[in-house]
Amino acid sequence: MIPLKYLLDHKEEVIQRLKVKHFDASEIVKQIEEKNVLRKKTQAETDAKLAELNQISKEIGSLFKQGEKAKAEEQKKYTLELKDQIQELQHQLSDLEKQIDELLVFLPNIPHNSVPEGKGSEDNLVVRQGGVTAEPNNGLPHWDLARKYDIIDFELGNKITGSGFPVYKGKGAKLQRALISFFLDEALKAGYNEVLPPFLVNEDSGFGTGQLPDKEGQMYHVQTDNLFLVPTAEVPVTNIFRDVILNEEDLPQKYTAYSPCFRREAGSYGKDVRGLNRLHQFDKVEIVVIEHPHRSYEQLEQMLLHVEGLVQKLELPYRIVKLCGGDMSFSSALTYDVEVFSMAQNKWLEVSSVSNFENFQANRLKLRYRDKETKKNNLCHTLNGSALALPRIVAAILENFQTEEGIRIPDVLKPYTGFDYIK
RNA sequence: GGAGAGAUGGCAGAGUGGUCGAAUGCGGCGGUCUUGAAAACCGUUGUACCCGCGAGGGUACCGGGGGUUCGAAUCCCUCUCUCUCCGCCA
Repeated sequence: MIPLKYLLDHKEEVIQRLKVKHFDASEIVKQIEEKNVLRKKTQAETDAKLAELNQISKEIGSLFKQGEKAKAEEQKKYTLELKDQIQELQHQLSDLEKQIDELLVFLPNIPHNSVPEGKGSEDNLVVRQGGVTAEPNNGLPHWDLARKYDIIDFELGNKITGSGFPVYKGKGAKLQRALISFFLDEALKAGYNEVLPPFLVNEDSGFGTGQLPDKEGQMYHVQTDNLFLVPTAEVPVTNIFRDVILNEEDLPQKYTAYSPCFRREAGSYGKDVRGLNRLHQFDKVEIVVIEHPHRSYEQLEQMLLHVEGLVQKLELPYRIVKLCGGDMSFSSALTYDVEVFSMAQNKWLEVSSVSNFENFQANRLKLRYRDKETKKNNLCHTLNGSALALPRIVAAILENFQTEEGIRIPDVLKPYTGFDYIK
């Protein structure tokens, strides 16, 4: 949520920059402005009346003490009238506040200056590319390999739960565990603190990171307890900092967490969602950083380097793209995607998304730091990224490293898997 | 699941209808003293919004929501959470 004050102080700028996200904010901003003028006026009136009531109440108290009962009763009558007026004003005020909030929630985050124009993924900007040559190898796609080596069973998952819930078996299961450990260890080395958060969150947390109220359909909802299965560890981890005021010198706060991720997303059908490409449950290691506003873009680059290091160590061909306005998420100011090339599918698979949300999330979370100089509380910047999501990494490993002897395991993973090949 | 107790500022903890945004202690910050530090002493120390160029003033907040009252941290209702005991259990 864009902070109200910032929005009103930078109206034209916000409207201009939201156009990069193909969002026309002019009407909403106008409404917010009008309602805010009314809100201020209403609050001033309400506060004045409340002050009067408080004053009279004090007087009544001392009148009673002095035994001047008649005078006190007189005053009481007047307060009845006052209270009616106050009640009316307070209703108006809370209505206005609610209306402003509802409008504010509609506005996507302001994209960073460097965000390229564009409609969709085809307009994203390739920042750099790395790893061994990215070419199709005419190999088997991972869903065939999974069956060949009996390491991932999609049909069995269908039977137990439904589509999008595969069963990993034998070396396939071990490979999952290996990747999770590898990713966590790498994050630890890079200075992130490990946490293992709850996998169900309450409504407040869903609201804090922006899944609620409008993206409710993307999460699995446990109705009896009104809890939500986490769509990413970002939700529980970022909410550690809900309603928190940090000292300036405590920034940055760097966290990493593994969690299974549950996503209902209906999505499209066909090749894009085959096999491991899109699942309802998958595993991911996430990195989350709370940073000083002055340093958040430096931090974003650091996080990107960390993620890049992971795909490099896994020997996968990759590229980094900066998302264009049209392809960015609602709450992001700048996002890099890291994609690995799948040789058998002959396409790029998104394995990580690293974003700076600036103060958009922090505003909802009420996550602030105390400025050392001014002693004022300012909103922090929040950033996060996948480091990494497992399924597409597994897909790429299977497809890119298939040999006649079996699937070759990248060197860095061997200490974790305990085997060199999946045969 | 059954029975009981409780939720107050960064923490501990007092406050059972007006003098309470809230005693006191600890912690934090500033200062005096000291070569420096500690101790001691003095001062200061919540958040948000509104009015004001500013100085300053106002309002709200004692787990959440609602009610009684001229007036609520304090009384009533309700929800959530925590603790203790019993039961069950990885």
